[in-house]
Amino acid sequence: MGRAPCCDKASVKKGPWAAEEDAVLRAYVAEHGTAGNWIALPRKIGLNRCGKSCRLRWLNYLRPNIRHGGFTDEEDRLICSLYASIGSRWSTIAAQLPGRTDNDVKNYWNTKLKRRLLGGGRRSIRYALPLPQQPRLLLMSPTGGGAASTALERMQLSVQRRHVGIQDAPGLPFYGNLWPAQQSVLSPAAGYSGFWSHIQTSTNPGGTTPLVTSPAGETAVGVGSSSSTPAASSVTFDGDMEDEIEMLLQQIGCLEEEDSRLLIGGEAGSAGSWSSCSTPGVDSVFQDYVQGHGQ
DNA sequence: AAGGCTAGCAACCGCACCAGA
DNA sequence: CTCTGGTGCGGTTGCTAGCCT
Repeated sequence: MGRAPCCDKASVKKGPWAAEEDAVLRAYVAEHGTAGNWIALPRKIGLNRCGKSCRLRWLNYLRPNIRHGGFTDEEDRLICSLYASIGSRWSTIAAQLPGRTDNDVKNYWNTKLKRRLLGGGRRSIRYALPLPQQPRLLLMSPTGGGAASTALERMQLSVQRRHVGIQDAPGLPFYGNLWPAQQSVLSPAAGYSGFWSHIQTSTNPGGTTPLVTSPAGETAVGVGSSSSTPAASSVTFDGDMEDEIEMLLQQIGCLEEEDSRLLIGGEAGSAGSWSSCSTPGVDSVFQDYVQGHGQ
């Protein structure tokens, strides 16, 4: 037995908001604030809308100081760095970009940045970044995307960024966050207790603020509790990232050679057993992502 | 000019978290 | 401790304008 829906979906209006609806909602929030009950709000103000829809409309469009479009290079870099470091935590990423909403950042990533950096798009079968003189990584997905590709996208992004020499945001080395063994703060001998716990303990111990900027302008990422935050596991990590990635892909039988391109086969979500990997840290990170996003 | 395709954006859906009863 | 309802979040889909053939 599932939980009751938040509203009568059959009777509430869906689709684009009319200017009058915006005006009603804006006026109410201006007078009473947003601290109330979103579910009950539409009834109170006579809007035939779902409360969640009202909340979304307010947060994404009616809220003061919202900016749309026109992302700057600096914002591009920050989004890339943060995505590479923490993945698709759009609300966390958006929180570091004043005036931007998670929806905006998510759309911007999916429609512009991902395509620009990794190639492909939501309706593409193959993602390819034209990188002359470099081996090209292509992600093949029968669905043109999908949650299971997220980890691969981030690996791909990491390789791309190294090949093309993209600078990370100050104090935000991508590898240091994704592959802890390459960060001096944590030696292999010290053990690796999972990607997420690593980020938290090495950059923001005990804190809940997702991202902290030091007086020197350095930025560190921390990750608070989240529905998709995987549980930490006690393993050690001691290996070279790209070797491990290649080995993993070969093990799951999805790495092929084609015209000097590396192909990553389509069924990432059903990729075989990660446990056969010799480097537990890599295994753990892969598994974390697949489990965390493969639903 | 018309039809198909693609990109971009707005909005919805469903799940998980969390606080209060 | 358990249940319930509100909220937050990420993934996905629908719509539309512009481009291409």
